[in-house]
Amino acid sequence: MNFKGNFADKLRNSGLRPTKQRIKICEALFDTEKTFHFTVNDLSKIINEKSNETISLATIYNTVHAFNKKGYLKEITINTDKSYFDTNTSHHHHFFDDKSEELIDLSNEDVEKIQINKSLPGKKIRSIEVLVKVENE
Amino acid sequence: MNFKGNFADKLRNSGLRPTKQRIKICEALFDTEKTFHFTVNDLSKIINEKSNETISLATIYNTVHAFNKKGYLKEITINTDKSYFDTNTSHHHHFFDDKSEELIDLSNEDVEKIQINKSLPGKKIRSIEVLVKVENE
DNA sequence: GTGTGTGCAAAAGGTTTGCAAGAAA
DNA sequence: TTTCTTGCAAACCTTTTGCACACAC
Repeated sequence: MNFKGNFADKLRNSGLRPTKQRIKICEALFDTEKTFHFTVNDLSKIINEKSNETISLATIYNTVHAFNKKGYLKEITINTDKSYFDTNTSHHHHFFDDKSEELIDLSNEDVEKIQINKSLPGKKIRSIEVLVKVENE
Repeated sequence: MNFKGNFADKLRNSGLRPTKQRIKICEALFDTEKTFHFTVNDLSKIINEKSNETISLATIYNTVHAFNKKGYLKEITINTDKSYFDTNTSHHHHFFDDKSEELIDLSNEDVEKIQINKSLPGKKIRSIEVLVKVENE
């Protein structure tokens, strides 16, 4: 899903009403060249610091979850105290530095094909996620 | 580190005073054939439900963190609302079913060697963790 | 005795919820 | 006018903290 351009239509087509708040959140998330990682709190700051029409935290949570469910955002699998989301929804992996909480993309092409030689009866694989933990040399 | 047997000595040798509470926690964690996954809250229930000498949550948190730091436990990398620990500290991976919150071991041998064709300047790799997300067929 | 460890209650931090008011369809 | 969305405050849950008391050495 290319999210640039007419956010109102895109939202409507996804079954989400294009409210002022949602469009503003879309702009913050998708109106940029680069993809990025964020927490809900980060996003709230980005949006509310440079505006006097603030959006409540609850609404940002709502919207981020809605976008995540629709696949416009992806939650990143790391165990920190908060949830990180990624505007890059393509299949890729991450480097993570615990200490600095730095999170860096690792493209799928930079990881040699992963072969899992075990299967679970009655279950199928939905995704394989690699987290490369790094530290300063 | 083989943790079975004389917990008091093992603790002392690690620089941890062998208190009644810590020994009890050791028994709950390491006095079993199988390794297992747990949250601090799980562990608290396991220990306190079948005993009238309960151990406070704070102490369990303390001890689990101490054991984790010493390498007797390993924290599992998944993004849920709580932290999961593993009494299996060998290098291995996991299957995870979001829906049921089931967490199943995936031995290192069952994953073909992972090759990362990218490096970060000034950083070195500490570990590579694979999480295979599964769902019902 | 000294230095650690424990336990309680309170606090913190992220996230969710209930509900009344508001906006989109 | 019906349904969805917002925003606030309160609630929730996991985790951390401060501090007095207790225990290991």
